[in-house]
Amino acid sequence: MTELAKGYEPKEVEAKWYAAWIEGRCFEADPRSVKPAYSIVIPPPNVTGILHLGHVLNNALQDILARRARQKGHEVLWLPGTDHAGIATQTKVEQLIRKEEGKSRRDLGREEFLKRVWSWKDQYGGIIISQLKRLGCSCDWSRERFTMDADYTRDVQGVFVNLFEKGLIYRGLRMVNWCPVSLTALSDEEVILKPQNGKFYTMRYEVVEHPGRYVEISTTRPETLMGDVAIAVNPDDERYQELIGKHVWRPFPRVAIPIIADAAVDKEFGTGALKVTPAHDRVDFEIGVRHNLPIIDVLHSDGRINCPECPDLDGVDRFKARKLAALKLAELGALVKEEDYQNSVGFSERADVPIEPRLSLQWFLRYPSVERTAAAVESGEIVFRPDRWRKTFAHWMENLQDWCISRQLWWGHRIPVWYRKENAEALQQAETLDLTHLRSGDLHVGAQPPSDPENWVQDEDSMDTWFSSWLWPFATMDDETRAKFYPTTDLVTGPDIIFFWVARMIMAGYEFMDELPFKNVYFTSIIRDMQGRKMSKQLGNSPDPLDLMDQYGADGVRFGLLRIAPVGSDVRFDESQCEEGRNFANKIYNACRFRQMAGVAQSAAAIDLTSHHLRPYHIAIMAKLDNLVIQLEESYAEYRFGEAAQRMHEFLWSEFCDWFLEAVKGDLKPTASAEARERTLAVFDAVMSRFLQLLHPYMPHVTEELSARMGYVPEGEFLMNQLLPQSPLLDGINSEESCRRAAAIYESVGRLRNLKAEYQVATRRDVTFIVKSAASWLTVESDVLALLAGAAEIVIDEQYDAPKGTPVAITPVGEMYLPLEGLIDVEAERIRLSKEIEKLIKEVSKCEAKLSNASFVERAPAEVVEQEKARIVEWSAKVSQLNEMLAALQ
RNA sequence: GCGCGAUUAGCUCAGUGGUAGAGCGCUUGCUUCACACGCAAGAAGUCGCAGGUUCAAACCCUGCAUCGCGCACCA
Repeated sequence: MTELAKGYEPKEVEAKWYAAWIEGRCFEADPRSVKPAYSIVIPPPNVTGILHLGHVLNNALQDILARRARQKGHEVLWLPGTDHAGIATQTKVEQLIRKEEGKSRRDLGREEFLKRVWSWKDQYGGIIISQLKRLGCSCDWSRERFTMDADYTRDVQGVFVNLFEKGLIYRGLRMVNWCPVSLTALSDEEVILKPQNGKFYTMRYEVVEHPGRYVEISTTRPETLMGDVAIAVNPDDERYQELIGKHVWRPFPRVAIPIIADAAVDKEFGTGALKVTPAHDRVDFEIGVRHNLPIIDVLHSDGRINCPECPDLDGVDRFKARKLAALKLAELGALVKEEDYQNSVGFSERADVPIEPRLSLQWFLRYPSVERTAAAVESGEIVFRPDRWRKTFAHWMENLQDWCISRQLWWGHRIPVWYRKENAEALQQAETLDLTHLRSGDLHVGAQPPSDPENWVQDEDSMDTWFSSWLWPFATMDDETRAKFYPTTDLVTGPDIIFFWVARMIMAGYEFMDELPFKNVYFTSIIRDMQGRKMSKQLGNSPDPLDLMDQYGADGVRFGLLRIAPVGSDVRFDESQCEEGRNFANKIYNACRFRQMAGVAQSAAAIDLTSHHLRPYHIAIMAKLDNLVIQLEESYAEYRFGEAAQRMHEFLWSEFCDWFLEAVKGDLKPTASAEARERTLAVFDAVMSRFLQLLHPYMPHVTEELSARMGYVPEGEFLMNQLLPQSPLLDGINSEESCRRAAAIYESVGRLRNLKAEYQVATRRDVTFIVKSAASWLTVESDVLALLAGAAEIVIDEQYDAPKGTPVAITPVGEMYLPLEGLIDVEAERIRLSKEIEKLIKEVSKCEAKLSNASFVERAPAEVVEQEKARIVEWSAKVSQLNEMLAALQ
């Protein structure tokens, strides 16, 4: 044991212990262990990612689960890794190259560009891993995986081949979400609808067959007008009946286009007439199919207008073109009005720009194992916490659309499809591609390239990143590891990726492992700022967790965040919460420091309940610790992490420090007997050593440090590897009477302090209290009463006859007087007593009213009625006591 | 439009039928020999609104309001 500094300094301590755990290989999972398995796979952060508060919460929770499981005797695997994050990473490296060399990825070519991404990844990727280590995460780093590891890649491609051969993967020409910045297709889940303020333009097109007559049409997108191939109205719309089948002049390029009738048109909306642009709108596309209309694509893939017939618009960005088109319409006299309008526009999740519906050839997946997946969640075989996410999940499962899995990216798993060279061009443009092409021998679909690669051309596309992530729970493990640790126990993740990831992992688990991938899913809260806004870089409201950890320690940040994390809803973050966490670490540290200043205990953690002359305070704190163990058991069972944190905080700060330590402080004074000192040190050590262990999952570093410094854990061993004790501290000991006495003393102390405050002598320590009590045990405890209440002396006198106006408090052990010479003011005491009596009488009459209600007495449970009666008795007694004293004042 | 959640002290949140709770903040007083990242005392809430069920409602039911989040639609 070394002497402790005055305040706790987390920084070096945390680094020291993390290194020691790694050195001691504490985090490594042994698949050959005979211990029961506990496993959890990390939601792999993006390799480009940097730690934000969401990660902190999420990973602190996983760390708590993992550390707690170890303490419970499980063999724990917490499997870490990172995700290659196709779009994010490619964009990042592309920007870097553009900035440094002024080159695009096309300038470099596919092979060279990929080389650059890999070298970027090796150099800067995975910063987040070191940040997770700073947080104290006990992942088995020897098993760190990356979604583009060679073996992982083989699995991804194998799964593609497997699903293709099952006929679940096909290629087709479809309207997809196109990101004009990333230049790739996106899945529906990657599109976020945002309300946008825009303009609603109403135009008029002249009817070809009736010159001078016009049809008014409203649109938000005049820039796609050149792609209009028809005007559609609802077949039941009387206004347009006679025009159906006739034509209008599209203003530019000036072409006659038909007026058609289609039920998809809403009569009520706008003018009831819709311009049909099949190339640039999903609904229009479907109308086009129904009416066999041509498709005119007027946009380049990057969102610029592609319309050589309109030179003034050709090559112009889509948003600029919108305004230009409107101006042009106005010049032609075809613009009727322009109104402000709000509508929802789909944005690309990654690039944060409006997506374009675009007709293109993509690969799709019909989801596998759908029924099993839906049933597993529905039945509770896979438990969702909070439970309500089941409903959201079910809704999505019922409305599944095929998953667009191809991306026009270079960074990612390449589609394992090859086309025979002679027919490659035709095949690459074939509107459908499926098993029939495979059987014809023109197509090679395999995890391995064809044996004669010179005769084949590989598909250019890569796969959606999530098409690799969905295999994470098993593709990260080898056979031996899977045998021990699959299915995993818990999954901790944000509800925002319930469809992206959770649902798909379950499907993959069933489809490829024939088993669910995890038994419990815990959805974390989303962290918001104090205004309730999401944390984001743009808003600058997202504090850097590393700064916070430097300031408050990893333990402080963890505890602060965990303490306020509710089970269900979002959580509002404020830095003061971390401050609280830091303060808590400091409090525990100082309690231990206090203990150390009193010297080394003979019996480190052992305590002899019979030979030590323990006082009620000793027994009571041990009983409370035993109770804390039970309460934590409950909190963990329900995954109520905030509640567990709260309970530990309350125990240590209030019960242990404020009451127990203060009560037994006398034992540690230099004047105290060796015996007294020893019993208190023994109880301190017994309680503190267990408490540190209980707290360890939340604050791993400070607990490990103090356990070592205090000698609670043998040298060379770690607290994190110690099993939780099986039996309570007070095993088989009846502590009831002791707890009752301690509680009575503590409550009396409160009354006395209160009394002192009311008589303005709160800080005086020379007062004497006189206790009128028949409790014989009180004599022994009067020293503590005096110590805690700040009195020079407690006189116990059953016959005490108080002078008029002596301030009094009614306590569980009797009347306690505060004789104050020269301060006794009869009037003041009379007022105080009257007030108290009034309050009590009010309460009593409330109870009486209840009891006089016949239905209450009849219907309420007996114990509730008894409780009411007991209250009346207790309070009435108090009232008469107080009345007596009041009478004595007259 | 459909669904989910929230609404309790100035703030952040506990509290799922039986006398309203915690932390922060606030007020007052403490250099009390572990801790001012501390100690003690205190003020502060018709539990969003309106009905209903019940002996009894912050809690259960219905409706409404406000805020937030999903999903769908938006020419």
